[in-house]
Amino acid sequence: MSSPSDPTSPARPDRRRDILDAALACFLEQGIEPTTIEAIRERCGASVGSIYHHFGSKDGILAALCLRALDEQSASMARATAGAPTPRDGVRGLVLGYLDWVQTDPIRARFLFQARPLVARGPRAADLAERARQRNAALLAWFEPHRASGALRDLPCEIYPSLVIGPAQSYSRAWLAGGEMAPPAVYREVLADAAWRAVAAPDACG
Amino acid sequence: MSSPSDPTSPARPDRRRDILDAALACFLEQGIEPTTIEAIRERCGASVGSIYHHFGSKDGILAALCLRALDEQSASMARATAGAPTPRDGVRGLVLGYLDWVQTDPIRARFLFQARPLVARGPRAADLAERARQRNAALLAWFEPHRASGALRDLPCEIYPSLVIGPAQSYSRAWLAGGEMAPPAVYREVLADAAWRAVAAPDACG
DNA sequence: GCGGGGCCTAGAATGCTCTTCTAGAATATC
DNA sequence: GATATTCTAGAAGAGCATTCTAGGCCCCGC
Repeated sequence: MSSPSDPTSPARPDRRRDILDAALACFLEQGIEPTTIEAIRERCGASVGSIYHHFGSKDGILAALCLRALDEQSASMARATAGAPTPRDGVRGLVLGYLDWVQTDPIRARFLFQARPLVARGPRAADLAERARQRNAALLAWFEPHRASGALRDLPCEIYPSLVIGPAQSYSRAWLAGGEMAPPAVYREVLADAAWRAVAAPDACG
Repeated sequence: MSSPSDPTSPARPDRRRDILDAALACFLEQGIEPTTIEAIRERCGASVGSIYHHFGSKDGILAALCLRALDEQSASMARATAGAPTPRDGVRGLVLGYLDWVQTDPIRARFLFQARPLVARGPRAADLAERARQRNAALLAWFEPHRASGALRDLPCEIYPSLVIGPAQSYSRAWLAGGEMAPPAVYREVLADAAWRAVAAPDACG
């Protein structure tokens, strides 16, 4: 039908990206498990062989999309803390950056909530774990100096991330699950304040 | 091989329970997705037909186990708040009850974290949603009078659950995922205090 | 120009798993 | 003691992820 040998067509510079985009669209429309390789193939025009050449398995496609979404999320949080003048602004920035990421593209956020546990149990679990480890290490490195300086409550660093983004994550998950709840943006300040209160040194509680 | 017609054997009073137990064991050993109906059948000695008669599908088995685990979790939290003399004790009890449930049977807790998203997307999603709705309504009903009396920060009730159990949930999830983290019991007091600080009225912050 | 090697694509064939179906046994009820 | 209901059984069916072998495209050395 088409002319695959036509060198003037720049429409196929990256088959790999075509497949990823088609897969994401299918996952969002029909859900992850119901999506078949055949459905992805139909949408992007690639062949089964091509898909498996690039990604190795359905889980490979999922992992690639998952890591990409996770990077975007980290970037949003990093932007919101970069250059924070005070520990308080930094902690609030983590929460606000997270909530902004959710609100910017709720569909993709919902996808990540669904895809991550699947990837974490699949063959690409190691890739995901490594990425998560890096992200966590960066967080801990950010907290440590503030803890040492006395600005933060004197707790083991490993508990900080949960205290700070746990509530935001919990509310976002519940909202994306489709209850009749207000969007997270409504509680930006509430969640950011709560995060700071949770980790701030007692004398800075106000 | 065996004598299924032997009426003296009281070992099969409840085929349904046998199947559930076998399925849970398989899910814990091999993971949920890799477990096949055939594996469950082998372990409990039932037939394929029997399994489908009782549960309708693999997802049906998962949903039954998931709801059971969720009920146990709710029960643990309810026990810890029942008869709490003050709002502070009630809020702390919610967190401690949750953490106790995780610590009592971490394997089963990990199973619930894995199974719940799968059930939430499967054919039994409605059952799970209904149970979650009931549980949430009970929580909100518990919070409301304390909010009205001024013991709690004046916030919409829908945000309370995330503020209270979000951090405990987040830390438990990370711990169960297998990092090199201290068990949640170590942070019982930290998490319970943080929960109370998050929702306590400002003048009761100390 | 031209021949060869590596990367990419193709689509049919394979094997595994969930699910369904029909028949038959056990048990409770009247 | 007969019948209706519930439970069990195992083979047959259908759909899907994955593998395999063959062939096309493009670039590099000659």
